[in-house]
Parts: sequence; structure tokens; C-alpha cells
Amino acid sequence: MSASPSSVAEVAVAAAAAAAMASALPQEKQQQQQARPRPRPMHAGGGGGGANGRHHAYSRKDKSLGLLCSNFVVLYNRDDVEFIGLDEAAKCLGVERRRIYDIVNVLESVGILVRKAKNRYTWIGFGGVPMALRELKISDDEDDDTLGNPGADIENEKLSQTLDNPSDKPGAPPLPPSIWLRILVVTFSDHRKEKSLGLLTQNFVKLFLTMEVDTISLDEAAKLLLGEGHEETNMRTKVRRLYDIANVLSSLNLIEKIQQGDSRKPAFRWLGRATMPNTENGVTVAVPPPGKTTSNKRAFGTELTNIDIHRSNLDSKIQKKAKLAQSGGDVLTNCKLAVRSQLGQVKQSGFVYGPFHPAGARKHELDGGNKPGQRERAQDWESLSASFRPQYQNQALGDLFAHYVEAWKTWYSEFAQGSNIMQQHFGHSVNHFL
DNA sequence: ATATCCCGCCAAGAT
DNA sequence: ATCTTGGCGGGATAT
Repeated sequence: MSASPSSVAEVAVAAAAAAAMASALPQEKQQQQQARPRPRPMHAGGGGGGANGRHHAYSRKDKSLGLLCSNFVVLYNRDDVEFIGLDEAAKCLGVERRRIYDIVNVLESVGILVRKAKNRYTWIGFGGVPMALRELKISDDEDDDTLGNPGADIENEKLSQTLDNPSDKPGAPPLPPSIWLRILVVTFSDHRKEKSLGLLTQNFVKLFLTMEVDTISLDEAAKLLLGEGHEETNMRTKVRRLYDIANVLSSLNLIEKIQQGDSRKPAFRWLGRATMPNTENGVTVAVPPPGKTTSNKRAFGTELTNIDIHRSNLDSKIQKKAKLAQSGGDVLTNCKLAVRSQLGQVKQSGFVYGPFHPAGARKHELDGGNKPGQRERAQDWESLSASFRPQYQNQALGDLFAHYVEAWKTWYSEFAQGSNIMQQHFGHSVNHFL
């Protein structure tokens, strides 16, 4: 019957084939292989000859990082979730491991996750976001101006030049600069980390936290995040990564895609403003221009459509998997639960929290939003923290967690005080989503 | 044509 | 060596 476009089996086979072909290639680093196999041409299977098959046309949207992230969140943003295994996640979500890394890296960058060990993460939840952002801001202040590390490539260039000069050895052998560069890259072993998705995410977010403008296009961001040395290639790569990041941040409702101006280039707008208590007097910067924004629901509408498409796929996939992998019973149970909640009535209790509701503080929140009771909530939050505590056995982590709780309290009181329009805004979106 | 951005190769890092 | 991470960019899709 249905035959979903890409079943796990197919993926596995494709991967195997690709691996086989790859292994046939010479080990040479060369310049990057140019003849990529690309075993998966796409197409829904049944096709045959002509334009028909009015249904289930393969769409890359079904596999977008944003959608994946959404699913990831519905899967793990629950009270009883503590640890996350990457394999488990990949299996549940029906994607390859590689994609999980992408998600997890940006999630960790905004404080929703913490890496606990190899293959293992701890779920913090949206409550971790405020602190993460705060620390981001702080680190930025210390960092003086320069965001993170612009122009790393420039540096390399300079260094290679430096080395190009005969420091010693008058008759230095004409080692090609590329070799030296290689050496340098190895020497500066943190080079890899400098380009990590996680760091890039943080720097991207810093752009919003630092600058007044809360809207920025990815091109601009890329230009800012790179130094001056915007070589076409680097720019391209950077922008690609920024797309990835932007998509998951969007699905987290931390940013939203908009059409700058009227029909100008698309850009991304920061939605986490309320998180940054820029309080001069105690009054938060309540909400940006209400009327000017265009899309807001449209973006979500689009994704909702995707979710719809995805649902049936996911569903059947899970079914299949249930038979296939009898082993991880817990995992499967989790999957099913998640899917069920995704399909039908979600958390019967409520919803409403904006993007940063404390993980697991569900019912405490539902009061309709007119009773102050900040203190009460803080209390609730504390009690929640008590239930968390067992996880944090050592002092350092305990402190960290305390800090986290405090940050949350601060943020929350300010938030409740200031913009609740924002909350509506968020709540609406999130409600749509979950 | 340009904008998006998924896919998966394969090289660093860990074990 | 094997396994885990994840940079990177080709090129398919979306617009």
C-alpha cells in the first residue's frame, strides 16, 4: 500500500550503498570528491511513467530540520523525560543520526539541553533558555566588541603568510602555503570547534541580543559573523548553516521568518525579547510594533501543513518499527505516547506557556493569566527544582541549577509584569503547534 | 534564475 | 581499530 517515500530500510540500504561506493574511492583527501554517488534520486516509488500519483509526492519539507525539531520537542518536552539517547531519538523520529546532532547542538546552545555524556543528553526544557541567553549576553559584554570570532579564515591567512616568511633557515624549502595551512589547522585544534553549529548558533543569537534591530537577514548575519574576509565560498557555507540554525530556532519560536518591509528579502526576527529584561526602570520593553508584521501565522500555517503530512508517515513508521524492533520497549512506548499526543488531544491540562515555559511546570500555569501570583509560581518552580535535585549530585551542578532557578524566577517576574501580550502571542503560536 | 537547505561523505575526536 | 561527532558543500527542491 502506501509505501512511504523513504523507509528506514531504504535509508539504510542507500547508506550502505553509498558507503560501499565511497570505500571504493581512493583515500586521497584531494579536494573533496566531486562525483558524489547520490543514490537517492527521490521520486515516490510507484511512479512508473507519467504525471500521476496525486498523493504523497516526496517533499523535502517533510524532512526539514524545523519539523524535526518540533517533533523532537513534542517527544521530549514532558515531565517524565530526563535523559535522551541519540539513538533512541533518531529511531523515534525516523531520521539518521546525523540530523539529531544538528538539532541537539542548537538546542544545547540555547539551554534546552545539556550534554551529559557520549550519546546522552539531559533535557532541561524551555526554562533553560532565559539563563542561556543571559549568559550569552554576559559573555558578549566581556568579549568586548568582536562577536565570538569573526575572521578566523583571515587569521589563517595571515598566519600562513607569517609562516611563509623564512623565520629561520635561509634556504627554506618552498613548502606550499596549503601545507602550512594544514599544519596550522591541526595545531589550532580548536579550529573545528570554532566553526561548530553550536557556537555559530550562539553567535547568531548574540546578534539579536546585542544589536537593537531585532530583524536580520541571513546574508547580513553571515557577513557579520564572518570577518571581512567574505569569500564567496565561505559566505555560502555560512549561510547554509544559518539556514539550518534559523529553521530550528524558528520551530522553537525564538525567531520568526518575515518579509522585511514589503517584498524585500526574507529575514528573521527575534521573538525572545521578553527574555531579555532590559529593564531600566522595571518596565520591560513591551512588545514590538503590532501592526507592521505580516506573516506570523502564515509561517506556522505552513508548518502545520507539513506536520499533517508528516503525521501519517510517522504514524505508519512507528507501527512498522514496533514490529521491527521488539527490543527497546521503553523507547517504543515513548514514541507511541508522543505520536498519540501529537495526533490527538495534547496534554489535556493546558498549554499556553510561551516558548519558555519551565519544563514540566504544566498545570501550575493554567490560571488564565490575570492573577498575579508571581510568588506562588516561583514557589512552584522551586518545588519543581526539588524534584530535579536528585539528578544533580555534585556541588557544581547544584550551584548551576540554583542559578538556573533564580534566573528563571527573575525572568518570570519581569515577564509577567511586563508583556503579557507577548505571552498571548507566543501562547497562540505554541498552542497551534502542540 | 535565485533562494532554501537536505543528504550523506568522510575526517576529527573519543574510547 | 571502532564508534561517535559533526564540518562541509553538492546539488535537489522550493519559489
